[in-house]
Amino acid sequence: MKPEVLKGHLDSILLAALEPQPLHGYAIMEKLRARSRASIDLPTGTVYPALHRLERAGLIESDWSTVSGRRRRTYRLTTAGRRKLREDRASWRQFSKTVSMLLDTAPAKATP
Amino acid sequence: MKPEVLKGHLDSILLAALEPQPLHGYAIMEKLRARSRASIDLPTGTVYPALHRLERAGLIESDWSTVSGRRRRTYRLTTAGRRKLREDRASWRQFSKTVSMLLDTAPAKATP
DNA sequence: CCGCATAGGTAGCGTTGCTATATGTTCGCA
DNA sequence: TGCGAACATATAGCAACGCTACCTATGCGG
Repeated sequence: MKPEVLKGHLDSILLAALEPQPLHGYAIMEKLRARSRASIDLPTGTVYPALHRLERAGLIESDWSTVSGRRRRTYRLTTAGRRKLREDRASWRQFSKTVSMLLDTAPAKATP
Repeated sequence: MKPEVLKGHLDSILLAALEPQPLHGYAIMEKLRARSRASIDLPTGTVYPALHRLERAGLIESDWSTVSGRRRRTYRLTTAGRRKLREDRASWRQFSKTVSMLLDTAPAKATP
């Protein structure tokens, strides 16, 4: 999967990953890689800035912890984040339906 | 529909619009607006540069003409453009399936 | 004559994801 | 003992992309 097509959808995907339970950045990457059968394999330079962006936007919150000597920053959805995810799901459905239709072989005229 | 989600998919949409028959830029905008029931309403500052990009990439070709006093630049797909469109359709299906799956409520663990 | 639809164009901007690089820990294995 | 892989986070700088805002020009209806 070409990387650039993700643009504009990454945030929703990250929020969705955090919906069932809080996760730290590295765990999010693994989860997405697993659930997408490796077709989404995000580099750290994409995930961490994106998480910071989402936190600045108030959609997620984080806490530091240390697990077996390693520092972890665990993120969870805020109320605004859950709301945003709901909206994102709706607009994804709309978007994906529209693009699918436009990519279908278009009739030359109004199906004459 | 938020504009930025289009990123990475605009090219495919333009190619698809040109598949059944050659069109000029303005006509493409109208066609997409009509076929998407106005949910895709591209500004000229998006369409024209994109068409130039596609032409530079060898995916479309153009000819100038004049229709009732107005200069028109009519674009048509090249062979490479048709091939690209075929590939784009395949990767769109893959992409859309993947994102739809990831946006579905994710199980906390492996559905225990 | 004014304004709208038609038709094309560019400059500059902001967002976004990526590459590359950095830091530090733990663990397996040779 | 030492070395690399996995774990874990982070940032600087880049390139691509679509958008806003603006410009030019014609034809037509009111």
